[in-house]
Amino acid sequence: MALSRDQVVATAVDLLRRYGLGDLTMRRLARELGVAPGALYWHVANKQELLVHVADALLSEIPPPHLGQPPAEALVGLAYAVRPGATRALRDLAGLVHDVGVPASERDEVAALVVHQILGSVAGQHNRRLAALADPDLPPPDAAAEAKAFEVGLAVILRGLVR
Amino acid sequence: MALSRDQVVATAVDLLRRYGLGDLTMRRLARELGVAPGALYWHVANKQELLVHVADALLSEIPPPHLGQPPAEALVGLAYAVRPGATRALRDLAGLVHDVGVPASERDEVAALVVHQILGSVAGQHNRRLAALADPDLPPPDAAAEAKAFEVGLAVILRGLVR
DNA sequence: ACCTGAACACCGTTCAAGT
DNA sequence: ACCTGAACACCGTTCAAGT
Repeated sequence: MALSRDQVVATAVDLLRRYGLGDLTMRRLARELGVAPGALYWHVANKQELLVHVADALLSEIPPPHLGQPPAEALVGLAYAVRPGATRALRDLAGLVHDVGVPASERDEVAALVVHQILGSVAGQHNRRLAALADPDLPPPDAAAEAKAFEVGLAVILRGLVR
Repeated sequence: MALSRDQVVATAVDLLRRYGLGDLTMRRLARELGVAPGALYWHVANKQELLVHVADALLSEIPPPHLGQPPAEALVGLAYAVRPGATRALRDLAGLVHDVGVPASERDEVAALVVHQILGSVAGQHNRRLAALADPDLPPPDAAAEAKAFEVGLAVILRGLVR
């Protein structure tokens, strides 16, 4: 039966989780799917687009933050969902904002801004959920900066997976 | 005359600045130096070590923070030194900590911790200057996490240079 | 001590041709 | 519509052999 893009992306996520970013290559992915490398390019324009879909898939696994949940905790949830144990840095950062004694009226905003600044441009227009965590009144980052930041932001999210 | 490691690193920095991270390959670097690719491996163990030295070179260009300079401003200096105009995200982050109304007694600590969290593991044991910006009482990140974080941290610093 | 030449085992991407 | 086979232009790294 024919391959689907969802299948390609799911296998990519699996490869990423099992062997790390260094083994997430188009050729390795094709091998894993029992298909020629060129076949992938029917379902996905290029590797960069594949990574966008991988990031999207990772984000979609995160339960939506329930009402009133502080962004700092939502961040921890996000990081934890990617891989347990890979989240020390992110948790420390969120905890830091939470614990330092920022007035309650500003704490969520600070956390949201920090999260937004670090992760906000991840996955470009696909990160609706993350965007919702951050301040909705923030001016959206311009498209060029967003594109450039994608690889970096993704790397931050996936840092625990990098071998 | 014989190549030196300093020469290799300097050319790598130049390549990085002119064409971005994507063009900083061992082969391209060798070509730029008029030398065979294998020659580089006399001066540097592998590409990862080269990147450590590149990061070190970038950090060494930054003037040491003068006494009493808030870490947030030191961060801006760091980011700006890498490349003017590539620093919006970092500057926003620093400014955020600075402006949000964190009590003066805690502001520097917050900024230092944020900086430390994001950049603190860059360049491993080479980042003495950066480490000095962060809280000296912080437990040093373990070596494995540090190694894993290097690539990511470097990418954050160099985000403006990535094509 | 320092470098070349040549190889090894990979990459991402394209594209005619097949079904 | 979907995929193969084969190619193109690259990678990082190693290592005998040269000087």
